[in-house]
Amino acid sequence: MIDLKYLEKNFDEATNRLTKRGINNTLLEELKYKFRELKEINRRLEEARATQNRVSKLFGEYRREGKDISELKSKLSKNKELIASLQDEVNIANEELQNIALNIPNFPDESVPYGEDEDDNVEIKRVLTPREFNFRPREHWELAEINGWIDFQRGVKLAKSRFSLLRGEAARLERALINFFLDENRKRGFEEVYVPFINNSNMLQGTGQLPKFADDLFKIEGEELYLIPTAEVPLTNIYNNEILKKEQLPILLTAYTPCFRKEAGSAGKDTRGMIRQHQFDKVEMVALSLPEESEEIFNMMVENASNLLTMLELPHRLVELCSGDLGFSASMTIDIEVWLPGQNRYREISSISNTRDFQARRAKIRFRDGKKNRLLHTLNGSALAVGRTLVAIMENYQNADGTIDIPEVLKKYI
RNA sequence: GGACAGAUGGGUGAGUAGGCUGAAACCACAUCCCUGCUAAGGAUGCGUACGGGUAACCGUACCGAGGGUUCGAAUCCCUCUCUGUCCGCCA
Repeated sequence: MIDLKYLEKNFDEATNRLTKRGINNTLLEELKYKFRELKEINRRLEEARATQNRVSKLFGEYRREGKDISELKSKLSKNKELIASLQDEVNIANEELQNIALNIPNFPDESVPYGEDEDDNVEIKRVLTPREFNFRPREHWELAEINGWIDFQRGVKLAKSRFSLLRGEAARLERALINFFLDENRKRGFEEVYVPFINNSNMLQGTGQLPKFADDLFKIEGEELYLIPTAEVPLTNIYNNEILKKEQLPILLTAYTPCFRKEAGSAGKDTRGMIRQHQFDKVEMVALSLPEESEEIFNMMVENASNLLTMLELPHRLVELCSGDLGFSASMTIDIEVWLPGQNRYREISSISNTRDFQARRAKIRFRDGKKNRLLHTLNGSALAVGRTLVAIMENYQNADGTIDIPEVLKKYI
């Protein structure tokens, strides 16, 4: 959630920053108005309560001393009604405020390039040169068929479309990648964590998936529980509603989890192959840091993810997302895109974001700084998306006869 | 899933015939003092959120969560959640 006090006090600056990502400022005007309204009603409510508390104490004294209490009683009864009606007003105002505020995305960082959509993203650098093929490189689903690695039909039979299963060497390669990523992340100082793959709605709200993106989540029927769309949710929320010691920071976490997404807005996109599935594996990094250090940790996380691809000898590029393409919670994001020779293009394989205090405010994650409690910064990034890495290996390591070589660094894992 | 018991501040733990308890005491922690020698003594401070004030500070809310009764609730009532124990089930 954005800082409403900041919005109120620096309205022009704030709206300026948010219009860059397509938020209209009548909505922000309304938000500011609701915020002020709530404060005003709340002030009156608190005054009425203070009166009630004060006079109620008197009431007790009077009765002990045997004084006449009828006058106090009528005063209190009247005031009680006032409190009830003010309370209703506060509840309504607060709900209206939350409805708007929880749907406002994060401020883009000053450094974020302006742009409408993904076409305006800025390539920062390329790492490794794509190999030259002396044959037509196949797409991964062709290779999957030749090698018997991916069974799309039966995945659909077991669940529904956009599910698949990996068989034999592919399944082992998937597991090898998970282990490889976790080991490398651990070497960088990330603590490995095993987390629940189902989280409650509070946690989803903490990291920003709810309330706005409910359509993209698998919900457990009859419960306030959801399959996680990314390990970012459980990892970040480990410290939900906690106050950490300054010395504990930064906290670096990594976890492997399957991720579940309805892909509601992706009809017709990547329907072939396993680029976009309802269930996919990912190894995630999450950092909780001092505000002053989040930039530095962000860079470390980008470098770590890029380095994993370099170790796998997979050509890739770093892309800085423009303001219009930023995710809801992110203040800045760098995507890493891996080269897919079969598709003849770069495809996203990792996304690293600094949300600054946006998630921390929602999830109430703070640290004690001297006498004050301050919101910390949260960051997250894939290191890496496992299924897409498998695809990248298939397409980059393919031979003319359709066989696939195994990357050197993975051999000890198989 | 069934039965019973419980849920209080960082921890232990008082407080249940409603008001003087935002909450005793102890421990932990912080600062200071004393004293020095392997360990101890003393003083003070020490929950969170929101609102107001430059600040000291003041107001409001919170004793698992939500609702109710009442002039007034940690204390009474209802619902839910969680924890423990027993039973059932299961990896």
